[in-house]
Amino acid sequence: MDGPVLVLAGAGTGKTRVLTTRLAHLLFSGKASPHEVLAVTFTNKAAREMKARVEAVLNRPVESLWIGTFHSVGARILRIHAEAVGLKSNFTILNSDDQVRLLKQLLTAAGIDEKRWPARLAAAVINNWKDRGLTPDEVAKVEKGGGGFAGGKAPALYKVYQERLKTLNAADFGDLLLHVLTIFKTHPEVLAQYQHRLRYLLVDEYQDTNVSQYLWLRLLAQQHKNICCVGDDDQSIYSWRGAEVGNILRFEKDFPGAKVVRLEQNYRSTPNILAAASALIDHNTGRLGKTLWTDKPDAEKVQIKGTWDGTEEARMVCDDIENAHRTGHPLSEFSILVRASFQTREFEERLLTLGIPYRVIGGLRFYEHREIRDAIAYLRIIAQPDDDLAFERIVNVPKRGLGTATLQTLHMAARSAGIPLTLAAQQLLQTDDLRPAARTTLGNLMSSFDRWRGMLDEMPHTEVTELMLDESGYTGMWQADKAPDAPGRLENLKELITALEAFESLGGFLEHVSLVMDNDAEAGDDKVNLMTLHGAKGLEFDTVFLPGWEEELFPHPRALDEGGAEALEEERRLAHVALTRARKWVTISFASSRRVFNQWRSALPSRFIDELPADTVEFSSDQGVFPGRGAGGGGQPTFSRPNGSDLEWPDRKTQLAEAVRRRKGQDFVTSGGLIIEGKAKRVDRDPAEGDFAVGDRVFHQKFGYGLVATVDGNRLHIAFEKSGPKKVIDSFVSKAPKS
DNA sequence: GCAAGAGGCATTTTT
DNA sequence: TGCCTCTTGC
Repeated sequence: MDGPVLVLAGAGTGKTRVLTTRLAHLLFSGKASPHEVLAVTFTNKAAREMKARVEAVLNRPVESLWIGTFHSVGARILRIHAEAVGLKSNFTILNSDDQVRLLKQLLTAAGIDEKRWPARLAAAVINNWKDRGLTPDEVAKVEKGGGGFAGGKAPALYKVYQERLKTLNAADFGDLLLHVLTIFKTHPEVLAQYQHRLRYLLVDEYQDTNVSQYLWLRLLAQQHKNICCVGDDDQSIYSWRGAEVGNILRFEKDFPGAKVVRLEQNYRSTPNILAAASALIDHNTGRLGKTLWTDKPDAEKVQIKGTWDGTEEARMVCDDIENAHRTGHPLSEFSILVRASFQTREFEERLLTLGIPYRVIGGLRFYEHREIRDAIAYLRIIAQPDDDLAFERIVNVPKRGLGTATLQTLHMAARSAGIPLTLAAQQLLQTDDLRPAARTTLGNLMSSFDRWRGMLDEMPHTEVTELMLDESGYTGMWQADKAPDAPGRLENLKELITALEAFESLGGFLEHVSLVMDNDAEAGDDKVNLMTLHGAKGLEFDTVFLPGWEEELFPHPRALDEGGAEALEEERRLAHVALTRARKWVTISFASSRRVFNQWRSALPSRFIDELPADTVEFSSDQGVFPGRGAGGGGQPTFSRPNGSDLEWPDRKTQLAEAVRRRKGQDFVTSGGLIIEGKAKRVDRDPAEGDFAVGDRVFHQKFGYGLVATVDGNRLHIAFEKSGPKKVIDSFVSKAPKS
């Protein structure tokens, strides 16, 4: 059990079991007591599960055991030593939304054009530095060009941002790690204390740790060197968030004498699924290399289905689910995994129509509803008066006449004195800089805050919350609202109170809200699971549907633009993760045209489909999807491959080449006009729109406005006003008003 | 100060 | 399509 260990565990090889068993054994054998062990996981859910499993094995609760995400553990340590980095221990944890809003203010203050350099991007740049463990000072040393943001202003912005966070007594996600790292570096005695205490470290999903997490672990493990990391380089899918596969690759170097264990027997999937997944990932270079095997009996092949469009695809998937459900398969054993979250919509619509219950994991989360965030802002204010972002959010919600003018005065006062808004408000109230009406209202609000804050000592926090929401007029605001969703919001507020009950203190609750964003309250219900591929990590289902395997969607063009060949490999790992989620059945699908932003665009099957071995898959497709040469619907589906030969739809190579060319031309959004030649099907335009006639004025997403010159079936000759005459398939234009 | 309407814009993945 | 921001008119 002692010494550094790296467990390379392929998908479905039972890596969680390894960790829990090891953990349980450590405790059971008495090698370590619960508080001497730290187990870090990637998600809160994984942490909860691991804890539950350990408790089940030991048959007793283990309260003092440290299991959590890097962020929650970081938060815990940081609360204890907050002063060391200039924070108070009740600091607020900002979510990415708060972060962006704050940066927006700073950008405006710095005179940086927010249109050109969006706050979102600034946040990404800063987060990236934090992921790499770089403080503002270190960034100044490392980044000569300043990261290219706003002509090199990013490092300065980063510095200002950090100072601002300090004033606000707040920390963002990155800080939870970075600050702790700083404390470890600057306060050796603190580090020593943790090094000494934590005799065993266990790390899950090691392939997804970023530099700052890595540095963290390395520091903590120095004393006892009992670190056990479990990971799979083939499942590294978070490089965009700063994860470094390199961490796993250099483990042996960092921890001399490390034992490396490979787990290669897969207990989850059927041989076909496994073979498909393995062949796919084999296209990647620079792997540590594992050969997954299974002794499960052979079963059905991986289904690959082509459909005409996204709607059809959703129908196919959901109908399949409905049928299988009728034959006794529980809904919770189905999952639909998509590349990007917006893709869930079509499936949701279809499932709603069929009346099949579903849940979107990682979708719109409870704590992201407006009314919940408002309510939480109130709570944040009374928990931590310096929280300007919370203050701004609700200072005029419900409307109480404190508009932009008042707020501006407040801001100026706060900024010139370098103090939080609430403090500035107190001071302003002593002057007559504010209009009398505003002054009274603001004064009332401020004393209300004080009053509610005082109540926290006298009554349960749930009651304070209820009282506060009533007295502030917040509940009343929604009661008076006649919008159809208002009752639902009131319901949510009630649910919030219920959620609060589970916590001892307001502070504990707020911590939970900021760190535990997942909602699996209803995880037990029998529902179809809908989520992104990233969200599916660590999960498994009997049946997995993988829609949208198309070029321009998966692999995702954005990823390729940013990361090139490496990103393609990461996309491929994502595909590998996707396939290996399934125990028994996988259906991959693609649509030949898809509506994106209300605009039709045709698509090609993903290159990843090409990479699946022919003998592990089975094709079928709608009539006319990828027909033979030429438009007009003449060909027959070449997509079914009766004898399992290699894929050979006509011009596949040219089509792919074309797709690549288009991408290089930075042209992909308006791909419409270019590759429609091979496409026969008319996309369903609004039937009421009718057919086009000569002389109609039409609009094309790429070519602009034009007049129809001739009509030949679905092919139109159009004289475009800007782009000249062109031949276009009618589905790519819409009728436009006469000029 | 506020509400409604118009216009512009974007959409990868998340602790 | 739907969200967010800006403008306009009261």
